[in-house]
Amino acid sequence: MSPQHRRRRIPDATVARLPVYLQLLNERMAAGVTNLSSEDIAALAAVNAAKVRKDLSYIGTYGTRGVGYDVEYLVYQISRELGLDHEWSVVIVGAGNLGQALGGYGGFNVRGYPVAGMFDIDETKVDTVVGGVRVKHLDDLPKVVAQQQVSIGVVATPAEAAQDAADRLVRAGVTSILNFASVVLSVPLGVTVRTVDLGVELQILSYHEQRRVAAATGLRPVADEAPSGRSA
Amino acid sequence: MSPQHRRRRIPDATVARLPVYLQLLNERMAAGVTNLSSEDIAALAAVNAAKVRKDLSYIGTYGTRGVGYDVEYLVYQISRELGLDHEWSVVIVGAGNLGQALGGYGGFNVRGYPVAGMFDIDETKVDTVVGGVRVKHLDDLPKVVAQQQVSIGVVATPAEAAQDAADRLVRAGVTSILNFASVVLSVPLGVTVRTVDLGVELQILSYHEQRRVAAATGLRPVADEAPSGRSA
DNA sequence: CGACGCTCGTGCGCACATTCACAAAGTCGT
DNA sequence: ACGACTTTGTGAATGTGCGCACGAGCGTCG
Ligand SMILES: NC(=O)c1ccc[n+]([C@@H]2O[C@H](COP(=O)([O-])OP(=O)(O)OC[C@H]3O[C@@H](n4cnc5c(N)ncnc54)[C@H](O)[C@@H]3O)[C@@H](O)[C@H]2O)c1
Ligand SMILES: NC(=O)c1ccc[n+]([C@@H]2O[C@H](COP(=O)([O-])OP(=O)(O)OC[C@H]3O[C@@H](n4cnc5c(N)ncnc54)[C@H](O)[C@@H]3O)[C@@H](O)[C@H]2O)c1
Repeated sequence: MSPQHRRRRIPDATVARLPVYLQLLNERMAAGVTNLSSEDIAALAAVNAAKVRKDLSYIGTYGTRGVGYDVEYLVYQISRELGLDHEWSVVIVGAGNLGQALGGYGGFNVRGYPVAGMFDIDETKVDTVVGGVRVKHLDDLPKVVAQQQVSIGVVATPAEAAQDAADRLVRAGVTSILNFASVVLSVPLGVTVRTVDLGVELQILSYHEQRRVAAATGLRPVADEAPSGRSA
Repeated sequence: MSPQHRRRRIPDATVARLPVYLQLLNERMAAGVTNLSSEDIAALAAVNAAKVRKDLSYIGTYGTRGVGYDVEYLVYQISRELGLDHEWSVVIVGAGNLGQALGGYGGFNVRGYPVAGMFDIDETKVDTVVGGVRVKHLDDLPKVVAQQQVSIGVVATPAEAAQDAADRLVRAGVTSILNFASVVLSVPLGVTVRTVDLGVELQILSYHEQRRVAAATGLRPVADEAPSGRSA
């Protein structure tokens, strides 16, 4: 493909860690810390220091040898790289149990993802107010997405309705979807989907629990550790 | 019980996909399907067919050449491998916005993770009933964990309290933690932590959105697609 | 009952990710 | 101004995961 000036592509694994660094840098900054070494950051993020340096090197060389990284500047650079220099409006589809928790969750606004609208098909849910946002009928989705320039949609419907919800979001113009339903969504190329499935998470945990039990039962001298989540 | 089957270590990437296969196999089984090829499963899971076969090969050779996989048998085998042949009680720490949504969520019981207790420090939350479970004071955590053989804990407290909650869970004997707070938890070796951070997910999405915008602006000849979540 | 077609299981090479290890580049004290 | 010390940035080594491609086995049909 295009050889040279192709914008340094940041590896997926790194993209997934940058928000974690950002979070903890913000936290330290709030605590008055102005400088941190890769070693410090690594300790806080429970990862290898070399990994931290390599990750940060993808977005530029903002460290100072012998000193470390200026926290404020680094926060700025990571934020910019993640596209946090402006707000991204989101819409939430499904105003049930989870949808209401999400709508009432302050974190969206704080982090720069204002909730532009919540949608449901259940008439009893429509026009209720959740977290200061009035629930609208799903049919109003296209209008809101267009008017408010929404590019991120959250799917919080039952699994059976999730694909329909995703289809509507895509049709309305949304190009990123955060899906909480236990289904694999099918979307056209060019649309990014991330699924957060509680059941999957629990099953991954119970897999490890099960191994642990098997090991303890003395069947095998298993000794490995630190799987997918973080340990320390 | 555990078969004499020499238990190889299953790659993390595979462990993370098995629950997805399981979910969709259950769904197809409910629809009356008795047999599926790796190609079929791959289409449903939006992954490569060879990957499906390799994943399944880690848990045994349960397919039939020329035919495919018997859905029911495969469901049984995956379930066994994930430790779903018995129930895993969970406790939820933090009965706020999210904790209540989780407590009221039927999915826990359905999937074999009965909620053995919900805990909070806020006296106004204690003794309220969420999803049929009475919220108890955090001080009662050790007793419940011990009595009900709980090995999985869910952290749904504010970020500031999450480390404390994790410490208490670990001290009580919990060895797997599902963390919803935006912090990197520090736990002793031998304890598995998985963090689900809404902010991280949104930031990963906005990173991709941002690239997309940059690409559209014609500044860079970016052409790649299908990042970390699933597309199709 | 043998040939054929289908699909599994897996060896192999490639790409991506992680970690090590060290020169380069800075700071700090004298 | 210089040497001792610290910490970055990155090549190279190692580890992990992915997907092609193909042999092996099973079922079917003539
Ligand atoms: N509640 C939780 O704590 C929790 C946790 C993890 C995952 N989830 C998942 O999140 C999803 C929602 O869970 P919930 O507990 O909020 O369920 P819920 O039944 O309480 O809410 C679902 C809402 O979606 C609405 N809905 C149904 N079909 C729709 C459609 N086609 N378009 C728009 N809205 C529609 C319903 O009217 C309802 O208000 C489920 O897939 C569930 O598995 C929930
Ligand atoms: N609400 C959401 O939709 C949502 C979504 C994603 C992530 N989260 C995260 O989940 C966590 C909880 O969010 P929330 O909206 O439920 O907050 P919340 O404030 O509604 O609830 C927090 C609860 O934790 C309790 N608590 C505080 N300190 C505690 C302690 N030391 N031990 C036990 N309980 C304690 C509080 O009394 C309160 O009931 C936060 O970290 C948040 O970032 C929430």
